[in-house]
Order: sequence, then C-alpha cells, then structure tokens
Amino acid sequence: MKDANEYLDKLLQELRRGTITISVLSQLSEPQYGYWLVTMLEEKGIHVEPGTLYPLLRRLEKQGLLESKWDTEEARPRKYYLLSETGKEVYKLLIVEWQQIVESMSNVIDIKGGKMDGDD
Amino acid sequence: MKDANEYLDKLLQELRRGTITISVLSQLSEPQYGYWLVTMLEEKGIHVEPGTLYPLLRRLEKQGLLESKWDTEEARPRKYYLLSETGKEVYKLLIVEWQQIVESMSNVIDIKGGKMDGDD
DNA sequence: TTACAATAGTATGCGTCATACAGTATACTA
DNA sequence: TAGTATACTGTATGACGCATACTATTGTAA
Repeated sequence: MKDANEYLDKLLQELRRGTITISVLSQLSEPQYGYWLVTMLEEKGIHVEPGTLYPLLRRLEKQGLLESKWDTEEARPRKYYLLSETGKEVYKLLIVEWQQIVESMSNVIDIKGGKMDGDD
Repeated sequence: MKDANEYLDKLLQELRRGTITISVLSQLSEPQYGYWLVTMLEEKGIHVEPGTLYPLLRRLEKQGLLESKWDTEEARPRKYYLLSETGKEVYKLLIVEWQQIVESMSNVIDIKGGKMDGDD
C-alpha cells in the first residue's frame, strides 16, 4: 500500500502532463499574469508550481501561442499573457484531442459496476 | 494554422503521457503479452509504440506493479504480464485521480455553447 | 525597520515518450 | 527450398516538460 503511493506520485505527475498547458491556455482568452494564474488554477483544483508556470508561459510565447506585455502602471509590475490567434487555434484543437483521449480512456478503463460476461 | 499543428503534436504527446500507463494496467487484470497489448490498444484508439510499451512493461514490473512469466509452450515464446496486488491498488487509485483530472479539466475548459455572462 | 506577500525568474535533474534500431522464430509464398 | 513477411521482444538515444530549489525585487503591514 505504501509502495503504491510512492509510484502513484510519479504516475500522477505524468498524468497531469500537458493538462497544465491546456489549463493555462484556457484562462488566457483574456490577459492574465502568472501569479494570478497560479492562484486561480489552484482554486479550480489544478495545482501548478510557479517554477513550472513561468517557464511554460515563456515557452508558449516563444512558440507563438501567447503574447505578452508588461503592465507597469499598477502597484507591482505584472506581465500579462494573452492567447494569440495561433494560440486560439491550438487551444481549440487541444480540447478536441483531449476529449478524444478522455473518451478512449473511458473505453479502456474497466466498466465498473457493469461486469460484462461476453468476451468478444 | 500550420504552426499550430506543429506544436500540437508535441502538446498531444505530452497530453498522452501517463495515459498509456493506465491503459496498459487496465488490460492486465488478465495476463497478456506485449504485442497483443499494442494491437489491442490500437483497436481501442490508443496508439502505443512497441519501443514505448516494452520498456514500460519492464519498468512497471521493476516497480512491482506487474508480474511476468514466459510462456514457451506456444508457437512463439511470449512474455505474459499481469497486475500484481500492488498494481491493482495503483490502478484503482490512478483511475480515481484520472477522473478527478478529467473533472478539473472540464471545469477549466470553457463551457462551449453556453456563453456565460457572469464573471464569478 | 523588519517581515511577509506578491511577482517573476533561472538551473538542475529526473522520467517518460518517440524514434530508430537489432534480433529471432514462425508462417506464407513462389 | 528459398525468400519474404509477420509476430514478437528487446535496446539506445535524444527531446522535452515538470518538480524542486533556488534568487531577486517591490510593495505592505506590523
């Protein structure tokens, strides 16, 4: 049982891979800054490390999925990120694919509560 | 649009991470061999490379989630893998967490077709 | 003035996945 | 009988994202 939890952490980490990207993209149809995303996603049940998020944002911007601009007029300077047109495309496609993955998974994960006897 | 597809591949690859493990574990409540898993999962819409699966199986066995035995009585020798007790535990937990991830994601992914005006 | 929260950032290491191989034995075909 | 395709397992390598553990700065409250 303890062993199970040990490996679970790693497996779960892998499971969450990529979902962070979708989560982030999903919040950026309006400009938001990193720290807000961290707290925001946390509220929604998605934990993201700052050390994960900031490089992610930069990566996505570098790839052209996001655009950014500093806002220095507020109390503290914040870097706001926003979906680019490409980003919107990618986001849409990602969602479609995500849903297909979810569907495939539900096909594969055993149908609990409905024990099938046929073995076709 | 072309750029979008370029990055999509990588993002999707990341998305699928970990789901392969669950998929594999899901099929091993009864002993099965690698090649069968590849073709089997393919049918169910989950593509797994042999070069990914075999190391995965070995890894999972090494971690104690799987047990294996060679069957040399059939035409071709096959290595059969089966969930260990620990593996069953992990699998159960993985499913639970997976479902939570799916739920969190659906919270975050925009509610398409139902444009909300309130911003709570 | 001290201490904490807000905010952004970097460096490093691990782990898994895809790709590209190698290798053997059986079945099929000519 | 030779030759090719298929079944089947395996390894080596490289890419890349994530967690961890940091650094650094600036407001704000005590």
